[in-house]
Amino acid sequence: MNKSAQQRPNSGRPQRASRGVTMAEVGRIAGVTQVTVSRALSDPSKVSAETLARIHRAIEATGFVPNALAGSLASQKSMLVSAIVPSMTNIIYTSVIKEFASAMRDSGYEVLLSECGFAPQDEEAMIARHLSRRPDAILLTGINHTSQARRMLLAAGVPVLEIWDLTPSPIDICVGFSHQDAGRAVAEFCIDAGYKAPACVTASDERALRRHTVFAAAVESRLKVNVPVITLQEQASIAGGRAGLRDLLDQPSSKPDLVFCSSDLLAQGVQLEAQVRGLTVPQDLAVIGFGDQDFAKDLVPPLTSVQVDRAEMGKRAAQELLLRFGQRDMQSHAVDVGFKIVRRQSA
Amino acid sequence: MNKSAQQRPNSGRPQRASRGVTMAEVGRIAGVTQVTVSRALSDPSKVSAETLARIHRAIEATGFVPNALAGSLASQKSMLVSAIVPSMTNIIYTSVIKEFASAMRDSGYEVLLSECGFAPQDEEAMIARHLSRRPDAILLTGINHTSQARRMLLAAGVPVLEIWDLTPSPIDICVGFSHQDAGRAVAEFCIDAGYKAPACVTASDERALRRHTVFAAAVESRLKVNVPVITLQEQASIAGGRAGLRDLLDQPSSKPDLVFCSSDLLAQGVQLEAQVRGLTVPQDLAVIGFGDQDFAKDLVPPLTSVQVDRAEMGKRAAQELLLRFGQRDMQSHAVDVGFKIVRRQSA
DNA sequence: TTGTAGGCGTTATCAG
DNA sequence: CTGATAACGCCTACAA
Repeated sequence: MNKSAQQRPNSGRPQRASRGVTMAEVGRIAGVTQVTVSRALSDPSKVSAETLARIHRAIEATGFVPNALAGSLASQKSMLVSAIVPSMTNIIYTSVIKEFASAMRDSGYEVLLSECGFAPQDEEAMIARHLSRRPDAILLTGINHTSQARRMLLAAGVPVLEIWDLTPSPIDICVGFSHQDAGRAVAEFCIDAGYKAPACVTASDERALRRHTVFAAAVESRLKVNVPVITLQEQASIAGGRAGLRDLLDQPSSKPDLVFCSSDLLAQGVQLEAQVRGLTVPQDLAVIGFGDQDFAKDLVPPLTSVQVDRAEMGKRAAQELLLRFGQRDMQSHAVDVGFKIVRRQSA
Repeated sequence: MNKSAQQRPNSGRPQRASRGVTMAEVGRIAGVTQVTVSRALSDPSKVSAETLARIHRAIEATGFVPNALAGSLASQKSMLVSAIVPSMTNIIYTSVIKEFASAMRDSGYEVLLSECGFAPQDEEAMIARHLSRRPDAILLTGINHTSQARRMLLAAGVPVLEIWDLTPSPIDICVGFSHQDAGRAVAEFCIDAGYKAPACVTASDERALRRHTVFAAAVESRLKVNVPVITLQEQASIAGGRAGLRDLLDQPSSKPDLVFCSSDLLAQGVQLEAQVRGLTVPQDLAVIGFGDQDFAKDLVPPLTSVQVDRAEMGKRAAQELLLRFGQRDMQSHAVDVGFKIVRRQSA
């Protein structure tokens, strides 16, 4: 089912890249100077209808596409917003960026997205790379950045958007929610629902750990029980969830009646493993996820999860940034988009 | 659980963006001209050790970050590769781009990623936007592009990478696999395995439809049975899979013994719905997915699926492109990365 | 090893 | 309404 094919000689293509038509050439054809072409595109009202028509005809004929590099250099505006996320294959992040990019695009901006993993050092390197393209703003995930990164951002003087978390001292604008509050809220939910022996299965990224640390502490202080926490090293997956529950049940000391997972994917794995072991959810074991992804409501049983409105987060981030562009001396501030525990049948 | 906070006046930040230190300023401090600074960065061997040290000290002191816009304009190389995918929240695509971007980054390139949905018209608009940033290459998903898009690409003279599909007449370089062959292979698999009444649940994008059209035709011609095809309008989801199976079973004429789905997510939904209805997989109903995502092997029962090595596709695309950069008169050609039916327990 | 001159394709600012 | 002219910050010769 695998074959390699060689085809069609490269006949029609220009051998060397004709690096694109310039405004000057368009102007020559339309009988005006380059400047007039520039105006025709940036502010047509300042050009007579006739010349405008001639210019457009020339653009058509030549297939002219303006050179944004030159434009950005001259105008000191790249219309580029840099975005750096831990993972671009995790829908948790891309769903935010999708909305953010869409909103920014409506205002003429393009988003340069890169992934950098969870290490602040790698983020720092990525920031440096992105900064060299002179983005008009930069979006970072989380509030943990190296001091060198902070210095570079300040030096560059670009607006900074921190998402997915909340801090009293944002670099500039922060749009997210409190992971501590989320952990605490889930703890209260569990206690109120009458669970007696909650446990955790969590990924090892800092934000997830923070949620679960607070969760465990809150439960322990109220229920006076030990809360076992399984921390997975790999990226969250169904397999990880299944392994997590196995580990949990293998610990002879613990007989959990509920598992709080750091993502819906892990929760799905826990549900599956429970089912395989003949445990009924939620009677024998309750499960709570995090993120409330689309599929959470479609699982069997439907998954109780912590909903974070990621689309709203992206839109709000864009909105705040656009506001910031218009008002360069805006105070740094944080926007809490909150979260919500969605109770379904799994807990 | 939602509170807005105003914090910290914007004290330390520069009110107006200091658009960054220039090489000229660094040079002034180091006692050399701008050109020497440029050389110190691009080819340190051409600068004496002493000056190099002074320059680096000056860079440190000023926090200089080279301006890639200016560099690109002057060198006619943006070190930017544009990538356009239908969806950036679908891991099917982002997993390819992740590897592609990673490999390109190792060679100094950054990837500008945008999503454009499944309509060629929207792709065309996105191509135009991206082209204005003068990417050194452009990656497109699929082989269906408007003629205007093709014209623009030719005019720009950029190397073009088409992924996720195969064609005898690629624009430039094509890295993917044959969806027709995949549909046919699954049909043969089903027939060989003795299934008598296959059915389909598919998303409505062109590539998925192509697979299922070929699948249905192949099965019908060999088995002389009608193959019902449920085409879902929304994006693939577990809910869609569940609805798909419902629709299938509601058709009084059809009693499928196998469902071929256009994605693993849909297959998961079908499995779930089957389970809810008391149908045992694969005894009462077999299920085949597509894509072989990580979770396929962890489902209950483990999902039979069509594996596409997306990481390999991304790496190979980067590799081909890098080769192309070194050899501008390369023939246009297609690379088949193939696929593989991974048989597990669901079928 | 270092410097000078010219140019990359725009936008901004003044004139006319 | 249109045109000169000077940036923008860097790279590529070519010269010293």
